[in-house]
Amino acid sequence: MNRTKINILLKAAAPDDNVLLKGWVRTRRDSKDFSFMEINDGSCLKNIQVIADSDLNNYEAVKKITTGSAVAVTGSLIESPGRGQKWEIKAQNVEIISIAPDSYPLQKKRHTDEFLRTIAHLRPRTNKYGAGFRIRSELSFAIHRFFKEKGFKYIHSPIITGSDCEGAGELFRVTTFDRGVPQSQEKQPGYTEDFFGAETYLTVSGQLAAEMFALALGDVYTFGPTFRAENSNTRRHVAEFWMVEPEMAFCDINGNMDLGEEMIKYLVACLLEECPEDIELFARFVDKKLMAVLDNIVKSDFVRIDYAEAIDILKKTKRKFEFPVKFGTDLQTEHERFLTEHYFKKPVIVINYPKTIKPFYMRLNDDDRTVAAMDVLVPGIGEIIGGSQREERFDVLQARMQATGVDPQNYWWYLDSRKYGTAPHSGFGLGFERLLMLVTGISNIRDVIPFPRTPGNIEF
RNA sequence: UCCCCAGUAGCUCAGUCGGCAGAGCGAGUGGCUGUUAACCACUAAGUCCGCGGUUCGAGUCCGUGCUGGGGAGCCA
Repeated sequence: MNRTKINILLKAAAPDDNVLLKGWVRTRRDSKDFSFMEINDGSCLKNIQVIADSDLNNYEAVKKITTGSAVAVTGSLIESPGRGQKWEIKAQNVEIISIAPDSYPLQKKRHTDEFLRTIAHLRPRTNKYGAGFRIRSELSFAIHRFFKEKGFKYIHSPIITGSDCEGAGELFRVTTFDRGVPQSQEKQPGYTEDFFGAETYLTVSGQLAAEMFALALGDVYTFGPTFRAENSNTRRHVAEFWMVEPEMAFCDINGNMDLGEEMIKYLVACLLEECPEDIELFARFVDKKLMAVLDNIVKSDFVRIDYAEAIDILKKTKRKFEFPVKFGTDLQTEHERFLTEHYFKKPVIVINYPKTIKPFYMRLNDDDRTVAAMDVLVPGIGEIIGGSQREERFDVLQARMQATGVDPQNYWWYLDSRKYGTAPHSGFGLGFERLLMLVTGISNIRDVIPFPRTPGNIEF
């Protein structure tokens, strides 16, 4: 007999006198002539209650089953006479697969996130983290579904790279040398003797690769791991995270904003539809305002304003900011959050930033002082999407590279795309973990990634 | 990297003015019970984060290091 997963059992329409379930014991309570066991197999948030009668031939062993133990139960799915659940299992046989010793760290009570981080290998067995990682899985598939429905092609951009892409953040070096790159007498790095014969890093973005493929396949996206060696220590940063990066040919900044807004709404609506129980756990125990936030995202139109307008709003408000507001400086976290959380109280897309604070590949506007950049800001998180229309004009791009200290020779292949059949195109990057934080209300990014990598932390 | 806060039983925490190390939960044992993070009783469980200092005496005060959290910067 094949095992039936608990999410299927709990959705049963009728009793079934012959089922097999396998899972882990969340709690066990003894009664006079039988024992109650709550079993969870990870297929859904809910446990199923098993009644183990004292006439089971191994009842003495069953009474020693502990929290965390693995069991296989054959029996009947019957309507529960007790309150609190519709269905339960009357066991005919309880096979004890393994007993968890009393050192099992997960107790039948709430633990702090900080403690659970120290047992990251066990935390998916808790309700909250199980729900979080089921949502992570659903959200991944929803992203692929969204792009597939819109006719995008999925591109696997390289993880090992020879270019530092947009010069975003510190890079992790990749080498086969035992102790890093050897230095010769003249202090010249010996990269030529290394595996690739050149300096090599872990990627910080798949954007440049995606651009090349957008100019061939039309609409494409990447969805994969990226790496930053920044010594960032905040609840919003990790060294290894996943990014979604769509790139569209023949698309300007407006089409880019449309896609970003449509995508976020689609993904939130999907989760509300497909993971209502898991989302509800977060709405009840993690963030009381979660449902209102998600509802707001799905129903309201995102505000679209110019960077210059944003600066005006920030200057006019009575609110005091730690950092001064003036045209030409980037918006600080406090500014972004003021705009989206207090002023507009919904997602905001800010466009047309000064060129001086944005990278070379963003398209120069006609005013010659701003670029067609866009940031999507959401309540609670701040910036969740950063993107732009790309500079498709060869001469302008080359000039912008030189102006920002990027050597065009290192990007000859990127410039080639502007030489041969160049066309307007746009794209953006969305931090997958930040999106997860938004939809779950989880406030620390380390809690939405299975084994988070942060400075000084690589235990698991 | 900078600023602020914290570190006491397996977990969550209290510990007053510097004077015998505590509670709840969890665990173990026993009892009771169609129970719902059950309930009742008993038992075990401590490098008070490390190092140094002040003091007759330090969980408590001082210095320093480490770890964790929050905020900032960098960014997604």
